[in-house]
Amino acid sequence: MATGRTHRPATRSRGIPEATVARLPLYLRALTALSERSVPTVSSEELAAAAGVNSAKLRKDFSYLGSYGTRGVGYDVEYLVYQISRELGLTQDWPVVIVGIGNLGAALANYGGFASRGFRVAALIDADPSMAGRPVAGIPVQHTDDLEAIIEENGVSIGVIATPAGAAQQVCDRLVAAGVTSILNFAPTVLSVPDGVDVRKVDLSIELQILAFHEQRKAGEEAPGEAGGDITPPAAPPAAAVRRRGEGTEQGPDGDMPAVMPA
Amino acid sequence: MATGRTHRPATRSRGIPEATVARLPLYLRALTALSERSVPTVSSEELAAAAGVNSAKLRKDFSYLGSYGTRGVGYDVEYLVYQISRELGLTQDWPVVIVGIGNLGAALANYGGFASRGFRVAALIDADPSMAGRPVAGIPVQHTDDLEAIIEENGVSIGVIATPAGAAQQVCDRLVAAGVTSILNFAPTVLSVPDGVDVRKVDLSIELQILAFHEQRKAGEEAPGEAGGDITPPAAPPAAAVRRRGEGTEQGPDGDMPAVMPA
DNA sequence: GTTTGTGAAATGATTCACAGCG
DNA sequence: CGCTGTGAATCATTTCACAAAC
Repeated sequence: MATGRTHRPATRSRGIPEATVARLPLYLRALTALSERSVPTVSSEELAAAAGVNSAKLRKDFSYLGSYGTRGVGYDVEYLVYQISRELGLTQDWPVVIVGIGNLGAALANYGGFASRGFRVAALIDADPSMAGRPVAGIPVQHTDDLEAIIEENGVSIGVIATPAGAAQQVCDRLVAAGVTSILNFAPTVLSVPDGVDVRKVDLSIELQILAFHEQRKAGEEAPGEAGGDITPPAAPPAAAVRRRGEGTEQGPDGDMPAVMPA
Repeated sequence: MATGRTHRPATRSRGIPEATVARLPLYLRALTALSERSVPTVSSEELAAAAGVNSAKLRKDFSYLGSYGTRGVGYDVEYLVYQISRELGLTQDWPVVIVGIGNLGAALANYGGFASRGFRVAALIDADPSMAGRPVAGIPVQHTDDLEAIIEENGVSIGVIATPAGAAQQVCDRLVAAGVTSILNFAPTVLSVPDGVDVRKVDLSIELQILAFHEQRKAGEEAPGEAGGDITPPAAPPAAAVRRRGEGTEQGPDGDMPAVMPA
């Protein structure tokens, strides 16, 4: 998932699969809810349902962490909350900075889900001098000029980039130079970072595009909600003819694909 | 990635792998940038670099769409933009509604990346009556009471949920009942939906947690930035002893894991 | 010569199914 | 009994490496 470099099996790694790591927060959320309702134990079946996965996967995931369940009974909720939190590093306090306090940055600053896990918004940073000092979510915005000092003073190793795309790489470079080694990128750009720095990206429009793909499939080939497509004009094909894979055998049912674009 | 149900190979499917679909928007973004700079062709190598993947993967991905390149030359940028857009369904106009106009909802409404692809924010909906009529991103907010009518009038099939967690399932149910078949969920809850409805989720705190996991690994076992962990008290272990997988052979270097929790 | 397109191999993730433990 | 933990089987994805096309 890291954007730029190779990314060894999992940063040195004792070997928890990435796919499992990505689900641990899900389990943790479900467990926290159970914990609040004072439920003492859960079966893999129940917990899996609450987390939206199937129970075999959940059990296999937990097996990478160790044997924390009791056969015939299930898992001790409190204990598992602790184990997963520890595995994810949430028993520590992680100061984060958010750079770019526009709509999205402000939303992030206000987002309750951070504080409730081990994250603390240590600073908000924006390039606009007129924002400096203005409080957002109770935290005064600071100017980009002080970025390096802020990182250092607060011992920040995780940075969130919520700037426009154009500024993202530059901000990223400064964060990295100042010592940040994990970046959550909301700007729609590919960031390049040196080895050892992790980048995860959240791209709102990408998620919608994936939905649109599936939506289109569902709809067969009818118009979705509004006027049919006249958006991009077909564009000239290259010299070569356009083929399709899979000769005569086993082809999809719907006869879409107009074979060759009209020049 | 859909949250609730089984999800056949890929909704009826002519067979583009999910992993490939998830990368198409990335390629599209890179191609759009090239197009704006009037670059006529790209090699798989160049495009892969711009999209942050490796070239073998990119070529394999494109091979699922058809043969759109020219050997010895590369890909025609405009043509490929069109083909990918079409494959993703972006040559159509997709009206979307955003429900929950808090900080995040407002950020989404203002997000430029939607309109530039085939998405159009058809309506903003919020449960707070005092927001009704107030324009956000130039679009007047409407009240939840009218949700069904709005969906129907606009032929909306994609909904974005940006409400608090507690309201999400209820909003989801109403969206689905009104005809929405794709949902992008920003609320930190597992939504359950009937078969045939796709859900994708974006959870800001989950991404941070995954970063924290890797960050912890990098740091060895030193304190990260601030005070060390005294957050969750260890919690009682269940009856059983705690094992670890992998007997004597091949074990990770760092001797963490205090074997058994102090009761 | 260059660069695509793709079988085949390698790796990774999920699911099955059941032995073993409480 | 019920439920976990996990090898083995299956399925998906990535990578390799090279023949075919320009």
